[in-house]
Amino acid sequence: MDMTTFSALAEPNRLRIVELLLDGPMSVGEIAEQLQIRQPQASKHLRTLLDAGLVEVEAVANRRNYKLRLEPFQQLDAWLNTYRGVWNEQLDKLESYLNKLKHKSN
Amino acid sequence: MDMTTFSALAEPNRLRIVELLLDGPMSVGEIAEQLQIRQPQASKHLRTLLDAGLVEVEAVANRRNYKLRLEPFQQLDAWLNTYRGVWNEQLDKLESYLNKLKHKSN
DNA sequence: CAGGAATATTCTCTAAATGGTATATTTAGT
DNA sequence: ACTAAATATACCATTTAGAGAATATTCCTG
Repeated sequence: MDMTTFSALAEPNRLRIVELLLDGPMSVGEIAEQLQIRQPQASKHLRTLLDAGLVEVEAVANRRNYKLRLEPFQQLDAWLNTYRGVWNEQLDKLESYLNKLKHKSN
Repeated sequence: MDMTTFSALAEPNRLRIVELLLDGPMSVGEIAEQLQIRQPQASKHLRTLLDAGLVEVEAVANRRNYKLRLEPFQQLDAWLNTYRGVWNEQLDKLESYLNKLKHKSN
């Protein structure tokens, strides 16, 4: 799993940016306004997200519209599969334990 | 989504610890040895993971055995569902676009 | 109950991340 | 070409994270 995804999401403003972008592409100014932060901060966080591959930009005249890239989220999803393995194991154990209980008590 | 999960996983040694613990509980010493780091570092990272709720400890005599807590990973999984929504949308769009192409060219 | 092993904590130092402010860059409109 | 708007970058100051080394704590064993 690529750690830079986690670093990028570990900062509150950046996490909020990512969640904002779920609703679709947005310009730097709009993002800054929504998050109540100054424009340079917004640009800097977007730069970080860009470097981490979490977003991409499309330049439209004066504006830069940022939008989510899905690949890193899909990678995250794939990574989580390993853990699903573990928790399913535990559910299975629980289930068979409950089955044993049932047979004994009946 | 709780940000501290991301912060905790954003550090390489901690990410490795988490992946180590997939194979089962492990003591501080074993973890330090596997990661080739010094014991105090291991303890400190484990402390961070503990505070973030990613692991839990069981004290057995001298040893402290750390193991994964699944809840945060399940939360992460749930959070990702939002993004699955987005990428399924895009797959749907792609699919219907391909269908249109097919009908036109035939 | 003294000694040793395993672990946690504290302190110090350095490096990296972050916010603020000012400034540079690009583009549209006149 | 000049001005204004949108964005990016650079610089500085502050904070925070992490490594290392030393020390404290806990618990087992003899």
